[in-house]
Amino acid sequence: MPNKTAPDSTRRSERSRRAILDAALELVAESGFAKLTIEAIAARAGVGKQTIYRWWPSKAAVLFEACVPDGGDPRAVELPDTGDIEADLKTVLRATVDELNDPRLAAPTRALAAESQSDQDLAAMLTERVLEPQLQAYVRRFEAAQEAGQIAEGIDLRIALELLVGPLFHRWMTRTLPVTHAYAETVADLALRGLRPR
Amino acid sequence: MPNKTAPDSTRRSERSRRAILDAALELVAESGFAKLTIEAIAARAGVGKQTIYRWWPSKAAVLFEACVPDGGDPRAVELPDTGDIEADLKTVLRATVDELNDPRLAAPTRALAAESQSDQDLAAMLTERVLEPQLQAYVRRFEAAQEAGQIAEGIDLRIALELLVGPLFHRWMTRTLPVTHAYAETVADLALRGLRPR
Amino acid sequence: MPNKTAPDSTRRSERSRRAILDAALELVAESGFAKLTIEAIAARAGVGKQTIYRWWPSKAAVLFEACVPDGGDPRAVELPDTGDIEADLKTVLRATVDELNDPRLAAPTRALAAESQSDQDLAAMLTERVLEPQLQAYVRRFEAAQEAGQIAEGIDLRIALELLVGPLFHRWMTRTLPVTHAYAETVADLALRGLRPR
Amino acid sequence: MPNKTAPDSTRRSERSRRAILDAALELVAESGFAKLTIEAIAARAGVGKQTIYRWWPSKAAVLFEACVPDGGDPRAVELPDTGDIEADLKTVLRATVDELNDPRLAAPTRALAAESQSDQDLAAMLTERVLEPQLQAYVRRFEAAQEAGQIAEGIDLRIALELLVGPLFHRWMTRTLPVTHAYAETVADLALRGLRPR
DNA sequence: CGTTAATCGAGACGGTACGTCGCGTCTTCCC
DNA sequence: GGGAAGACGCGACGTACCGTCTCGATTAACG
Repeated sequence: MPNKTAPDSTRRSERSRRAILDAALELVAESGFAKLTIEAIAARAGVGKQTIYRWWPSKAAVLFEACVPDGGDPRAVELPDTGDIEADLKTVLRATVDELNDPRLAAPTRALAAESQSDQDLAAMLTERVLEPQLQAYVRRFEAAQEAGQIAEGIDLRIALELLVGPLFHRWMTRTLPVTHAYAETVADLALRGLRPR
Repeated sequence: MPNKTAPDSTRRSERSRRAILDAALELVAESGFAKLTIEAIAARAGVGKQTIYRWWPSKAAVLFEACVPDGGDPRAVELPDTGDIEADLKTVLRATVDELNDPRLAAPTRALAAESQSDQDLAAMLTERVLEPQLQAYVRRFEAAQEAGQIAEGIDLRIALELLVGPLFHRWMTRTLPVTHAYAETVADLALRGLRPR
Repeated sequence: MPNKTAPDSTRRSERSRRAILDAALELVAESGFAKLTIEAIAARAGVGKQTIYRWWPSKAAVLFEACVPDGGDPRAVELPDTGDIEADLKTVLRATVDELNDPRLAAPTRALAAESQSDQDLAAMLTERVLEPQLQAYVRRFEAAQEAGQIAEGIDLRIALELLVGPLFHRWMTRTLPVTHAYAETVADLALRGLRPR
Repeated sequence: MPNKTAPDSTRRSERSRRAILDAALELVAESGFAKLTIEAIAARAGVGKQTIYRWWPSKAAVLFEACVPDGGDPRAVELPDTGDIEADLKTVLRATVDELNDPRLAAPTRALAAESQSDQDLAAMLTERVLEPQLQAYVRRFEAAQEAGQIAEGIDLRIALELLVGPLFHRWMTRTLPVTHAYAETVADLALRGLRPR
């Protein structure tokens, strides 16, 4: 067992917590994650460094909590279901494209994605709290479509979803070409051609 | 004109260059990119720090050169063409899967991918020297398949390739599930169902 | 008037007071005054930090109280008077030498002496409660000796005492040579040669 | 053997060394040794902290070097010898009194004296480089006086000197009474009464 | 003999300084 | 002029304590 006794979270200062998260978001927006420092966050938040080290293991963890409001039921993530799988997917993908292109979200998200390559704990949190809930929502929507006969029997829906999401992710990460609504729709068309019965 | 006179590369010590690249690879393998430092590279290589700073703009650039042997014609990258697009793609993807799972390659590659999110120059080099040559090879192979009637007319082949490569890349980066030969083949099957005529 | 209402000493916990003083002595013995911290005293004593800050102005004050049991009448300090000033002084000086060499007393005493160079309040307490009562006892004994004709008329007895005590103190502080009984006796002999009539 | 390779003192920056020593003296004069910090010295001197840590083991060592100009032959310290031991001693003691009362010298000297109670290395340097050379000079002067018949045979001159110096030191350290020329002269008179033949 | 207000243990907080690491620049001496 | 070596100014790290500040939970004098 670790000899470092955990701090008492009931006595935690919510005021400081918010100030730290806000400061982190501001500073990332201003100068990027690479130039983000714990000292700067503490200074901007009007907080002692120890208060950050007490509650977060790394600056990435701070940023994560600032971006992902820590909340609620992962089941809450749900895709629309109008009965038309193609229309629903395109709706969702367009929204996703907009988020990927939103400059306020893009910087921290890219930073977290990059950082999670070397930070195991961060990677686990991202997967568990953000990525998987969304991917599971795709799986559930595909299950409904499969029952409705819009997706061929016997297809691994986990892979089906990746056929859709993978290309978007690839373009966004590699920045080879812009991630547009048109691109998302073409991907959806091609993927669904592969997934439909017959 | 820049006030920093460029070093004279004719007098460069090849011996030092190699020692630096080797040291960088060793150190990344031992402790990961996050703990890689210029000072450690210089010490391990038995080289002055200045010799690194003189020839490379960043530690990422050193690692890049160590991984990508600076090689010749990008056209050299070529996919097999047996006439059977499905077989050829599966051959290539299996090889790709093996590379992605090779622990010696994985660490530096992941590091460069992550770093390129914040390092513009590195991103440009990676795209230009590694990524695009490979993607263009896919495009050329798809063009041949399209002419042979194995891919439907009117399909954007750039997107076609991303349908194939994107899912692999997604799994590898997010580490949600293992990247296996079976996975690659299923992806190829589904993607080709979407790309074939009819 | 001060805005800080003085604590009510009638409600003070004697149990905590003792635990703090004991902890301070233990910790000084273990690691020296320089490494002594309020936090460590509180932890060792099983006491809140505030309980220390409430009752003592500094860690030096804690240690002082631990060493000097806050005792009664300063007049209580009295030198022996057998009528033979030389014998009496040597008796006292031998005891003093033993105290100076006692390792349990030496560490805290040296610490307080050192600290009092920069801590005015501590210096005042040490002088008033420890040093002066002892020096006054010497003065009173010398007065008796002077009346008995063992000390020349007209000699400033305050200085006489310093002739005796100063050398001991000098050796002890500077650690140039060991402070022994023999040394004390030689000092007493030489000093008394200077002080006696004729 | 220590694993910390010693820095190469031939490449040391004399400019930085002087700036550090000057800054230390200034800061001690302004706020006292207790408030002196390595960071403040570095900042005032326009120097990196590491440059201080590289060359000195503690802030006390910095101050010591600033006060004791590191120099020359300890034999250089010599007391006057007019043939009259009493006159010579009083001359020297008056000068000593003036130094002890000089506010510029007093602060750092007191600090070093206090610090040497807990810092073994500093204590050794002070003894070896400052204290002993001076005490030895007294011993040599007393030897001459003894040969001249002004000091009784058989007296331990090391103790003789402490009879003189001890009282001054005691008053100065304890601040019980002011250290004046008159005091020094009375001490010299009484001590010499004890030391002279017969 | 119960009330109640101060003290208590505990420890989070905003800070300051610590001593270390690594950066990128610079200087020196060697080949 | 390149290279090995490493001192330098600098900035950030993560830790240790400071002295102050809340929190219940005793606890002891007083009503």
